[in-house]
Amino acid sequence: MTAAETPDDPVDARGGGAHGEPGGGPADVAVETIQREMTAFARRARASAGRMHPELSLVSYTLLGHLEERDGCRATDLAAHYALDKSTVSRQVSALERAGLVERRPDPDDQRVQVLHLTEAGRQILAQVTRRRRAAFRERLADWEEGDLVRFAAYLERYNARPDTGGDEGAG
Amino acid sequence: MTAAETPDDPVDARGGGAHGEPGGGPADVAVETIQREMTAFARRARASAGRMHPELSLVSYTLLGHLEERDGCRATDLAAHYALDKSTVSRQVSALERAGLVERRPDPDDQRVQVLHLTEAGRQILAQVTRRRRAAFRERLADWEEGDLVRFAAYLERYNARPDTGGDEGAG
DNA sequence: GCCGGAAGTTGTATTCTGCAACCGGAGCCC
DNA sequence: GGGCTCCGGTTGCAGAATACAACTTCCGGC
Repeated sequence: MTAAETPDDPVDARGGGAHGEPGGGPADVAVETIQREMTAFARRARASAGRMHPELSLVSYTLLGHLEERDGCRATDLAAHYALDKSTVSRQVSALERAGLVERRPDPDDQRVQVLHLTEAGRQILAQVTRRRRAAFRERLADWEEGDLVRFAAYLERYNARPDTGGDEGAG
Repeated sequence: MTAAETPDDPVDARGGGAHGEPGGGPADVAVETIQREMTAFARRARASAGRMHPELSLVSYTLLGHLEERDGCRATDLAAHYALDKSTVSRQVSALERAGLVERRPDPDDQRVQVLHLTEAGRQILAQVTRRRRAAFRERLADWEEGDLVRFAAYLERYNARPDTGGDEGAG
């Protein structure tokens, strides 16, 4: 699934059998490639994440990152943003709270809501894991030109910018 | 985590606290963004995959795709390629075989090996799911210019082209 | 022929996740 | 105020995905 395995035409490389009909313009080819590569990426992602920082699951890391980014938010926001069930988020947050990485603050405007915030410990763990992850990425992207990095980042942002339509957009 | 939420500087936007040290050049910023967006993407990927084609999990879909691409391969190859434990692959393959989507053929050269192949049913299911996924991607990327699609696809291929370093490259 | 290694399978435990039911507060209409 | 509905969150329950380790069978080298 990885480019290394099908460095040639991303559409026809798949053997045609099941993948024959995508028109054929450059845009079609590109879309096909994007869907395939995003899928490949997503598949491998989780596999290696656990090995690198077992102390913080991928989900936990992501949630903590979100909390830092937003400087606190509600559990429901997290659920909606990551297309997770609210119960899943609830449990994750409980675990993070037990671990002392996040704290819940009541929302003065709405008694139902609890605003989640990183604790200092959470901030430190997050920073540590982030350093490690960033180092891995940096190494992987070491031979890229700056211009390509910037453009790639922009495309990813643009792709991810769209809200969850309920379909498979994230879709990998 | 999505661009829509932090359209500004991806490094400093995170609040500084835990993310202060990445130099600051455009390349650093881009790497930070890529790691963040890839992570976000991967997180959402699995979430939506199940909703789109419940009959074929993301892993199964990927494995089938690999089989079609390679026109058959060993279970061990799948495990190594996707950084999955061989036991996991074994069970996945068992399920796919029970479902009639793949078949095992003994390797004449090595009795230990079983070469996995798609069945016609497997090919059809794969084609169907692929169509659906492709449609979703196409819709999501509908308003992109052709040039951007092509460049984005190229970047993804380049990123994924690297072999698994054992780190967290897939990362998200 | 014997031993180490590779391919797969199976037992066991863990983790993640979703769905459904439920609780309590908020908002709204009468 | 009373009642209805919606929303944020929690908990019970069940299923799926995985990893790790022990075991079986087969291949190769010595």
